[in-house]
Amino acid sequence: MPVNKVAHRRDAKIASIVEAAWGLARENGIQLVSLRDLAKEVGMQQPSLYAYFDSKNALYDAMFADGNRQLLDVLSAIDDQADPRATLKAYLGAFADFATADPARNSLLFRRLLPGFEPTSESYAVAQEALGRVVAVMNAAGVTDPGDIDCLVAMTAGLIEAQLSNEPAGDRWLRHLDRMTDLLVDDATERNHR
Amino acid sequence: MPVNKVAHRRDAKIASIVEAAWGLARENGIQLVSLRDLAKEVGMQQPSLYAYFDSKNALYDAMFADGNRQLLDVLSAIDDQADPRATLKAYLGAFADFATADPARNSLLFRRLLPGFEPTSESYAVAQEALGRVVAVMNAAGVTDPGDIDCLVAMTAGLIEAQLSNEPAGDRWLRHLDRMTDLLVDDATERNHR
DNA sequence: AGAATCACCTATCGCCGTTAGGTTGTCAAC
DNA sequence: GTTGACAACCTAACGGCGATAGGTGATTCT
Repeated sequence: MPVNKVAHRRDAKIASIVEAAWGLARENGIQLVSLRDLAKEVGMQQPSLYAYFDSKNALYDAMFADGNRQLLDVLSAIDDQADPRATLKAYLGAFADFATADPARNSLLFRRLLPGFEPTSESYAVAQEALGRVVAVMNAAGVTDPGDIDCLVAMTAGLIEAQLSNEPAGDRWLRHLDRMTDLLVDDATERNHR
Repeated sequence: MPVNKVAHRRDAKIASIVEAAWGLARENGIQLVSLRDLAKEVGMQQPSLYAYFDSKNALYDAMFADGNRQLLDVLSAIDDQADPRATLKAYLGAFADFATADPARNSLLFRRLLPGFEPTSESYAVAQEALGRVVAVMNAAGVTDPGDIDCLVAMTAGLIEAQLSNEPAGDRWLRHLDRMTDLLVDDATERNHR
């Protein structure tokens, strides 16, 4: 039980750095977090960060995994309803609300980052697990075609951006997403009945 | 008529620099164009570029205006058809094809650029004019709500990304855009008949 | 012919991510 | 209780970036 004490302290430090990075990203946008600013925020010199992250991309990767883990928690808290269609809408709504909470989170989740950012396989797995939940619910509702899935995801992204920019069109967007969901689910249902 | 000769040469130079910048962007992505590389491409030292552009953002601005001007040409070449709905679809398809032609063009048109890029009012006006054409066609088809317009634009963006990443889902996307267009036009028609 | 200005140049700045290499404090092993 | 390993920092510096300062010949205008 007394797991390595040193390693535990290190993990806590890493977590606090990632949290600080999220704080800066929330204020300045994900792309504008400089390692020197981040170091100042956590009270160390900038090169010292390299004791915890091999590169700036590795830091982004940690943020990416962290954000997706939070998303996963949110999705896990949703109770599946009897109607798969209603469940799907609940998932998409929760996803949108999560990403709307701050623009940095949105751009990170959608990997609108510095050029060249590629998640490591571990953090990618977390993202895949989160996305997988949504896809599973889509599948349950009968939506299986990759193009259909992409479409719903992209429309959710559109909804998020509308909400983020406080457009009055936000409500309208929600309705469009709703209708597209119905359209695809109906399509699938019809296809299966034949 | 003999417009200033010096000014003309200067404009030609600016145009050639913008063209070279597009070339590099096409190869490396819009964000990875460094002024030093660009200068090498056009055969001068990097600071010399500042004789033509006040900043890197000003260069992006010129590219932005240039791209939108080309888009405008493409849109202008479309013959309006009798059915406003068909015309709208032709416009959206042409828009998608234009942006699909290269990723740099896509990210520039949608302003997925370096943080802080804001078009000047002049280049913004060009963009507005291009977008205005599309909006006008939408309006002619009865689609007037900003949320509806955003939705169609965003779905077109989704189609473009699917096409750019060569997803097999591209065809499916086209169909979704088609159906959403029908949905919105039908809605509008119905609304107007009441 | 002389003045203005254009079209470049070199040198340098400050910021960025990154690397090298040193110093101090903690902590387990003998 | 000393010793040695290693964690957790530090300072100094590198190369590349966008941007600025200031200079120099060639071209153009008067």
